[in-house]
Amino acid sequence: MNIGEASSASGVSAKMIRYYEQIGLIAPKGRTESNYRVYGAEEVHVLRFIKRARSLGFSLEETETLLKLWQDKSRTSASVKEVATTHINDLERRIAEMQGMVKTLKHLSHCCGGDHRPDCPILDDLAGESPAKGESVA
Amino acid sequence: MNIGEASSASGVSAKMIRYYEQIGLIAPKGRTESNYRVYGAEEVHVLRFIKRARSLGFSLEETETLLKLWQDKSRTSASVKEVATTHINDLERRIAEMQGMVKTLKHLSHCCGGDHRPDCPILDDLAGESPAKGESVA
DNA sequence: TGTAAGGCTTCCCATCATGGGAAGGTCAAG
DNA sequence: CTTGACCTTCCCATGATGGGAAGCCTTACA
Repeated sequence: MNIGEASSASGVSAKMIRYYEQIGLIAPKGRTESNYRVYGAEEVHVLRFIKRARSLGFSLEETETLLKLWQDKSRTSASVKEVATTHINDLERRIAEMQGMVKTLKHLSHCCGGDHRPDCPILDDLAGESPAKGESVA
Repeated sequence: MNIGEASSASGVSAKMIRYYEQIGLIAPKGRTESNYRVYGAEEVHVLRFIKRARSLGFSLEETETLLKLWQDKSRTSASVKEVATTHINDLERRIAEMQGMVKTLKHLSHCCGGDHRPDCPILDDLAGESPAKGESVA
């Protein structure tokens, strides 16, 4: 299987497959005489694993950890769960951060006429004037 | 005021102040004979504006737009509100995306023993096996 | 069998916002 | 006058991805 076929089979772009190889995540089974990368079902499975992990927001570093755990038959499920839990906490922290921004922005937007006049509480807040009555969350 | 003082006064690092200058966001009032950047209260105000906009999640490009609107006394509040609304929608989309990840991850974590055994629904999901009973959101 | 299209290779560059650090000039205090 | 703290510019790194060029290879078709 060429890199193009491995790409369609896994949903990972050829560009990314080469990059993952470069950072040591996944190597092709070998090369043809003409230096083409060759992949098998095994490699495609790994690529799908990576893709799924990425879609759940894991970084490539975390994905590498998970990949190693997956391939280590003597892992403990506790070690996997720990990676997941840390990631969940990270996501929740970032969600809370963004929700704070949304809350502030919605308040400011609500207070903004949104008409032809120049007066704008949003700009006033950014400029540090009339600090939106304690609604400045972020 | 030197860049260091402008930095403490605004909360923006000297490194970033120089970068903002490079991309055309904010220029120093001038330079001393020895080529040091010189800032005044006006510039610090702009830096604070930028910092506040960044803390609300606006990109530097959006921040530039807001900055121009702020300085344009003939702007309409509608134009400002539009920038804010677009950003709110963007934030909410990203929040929803991450919440989907969290939902899936929590389900998988809940199903994972987290003990000394190797069996792990989290890895199974990533590997594409036992697709977590329709909980695969992301 | 020749050729054209398309796939593969490597290499470099860009993104976005930020920080690190080196090499060298400047200023202020002791 | 020296020392330390500041400033200058320049280059590099991050994380994950895409774009594109130059050149080789393969396949399909005439």
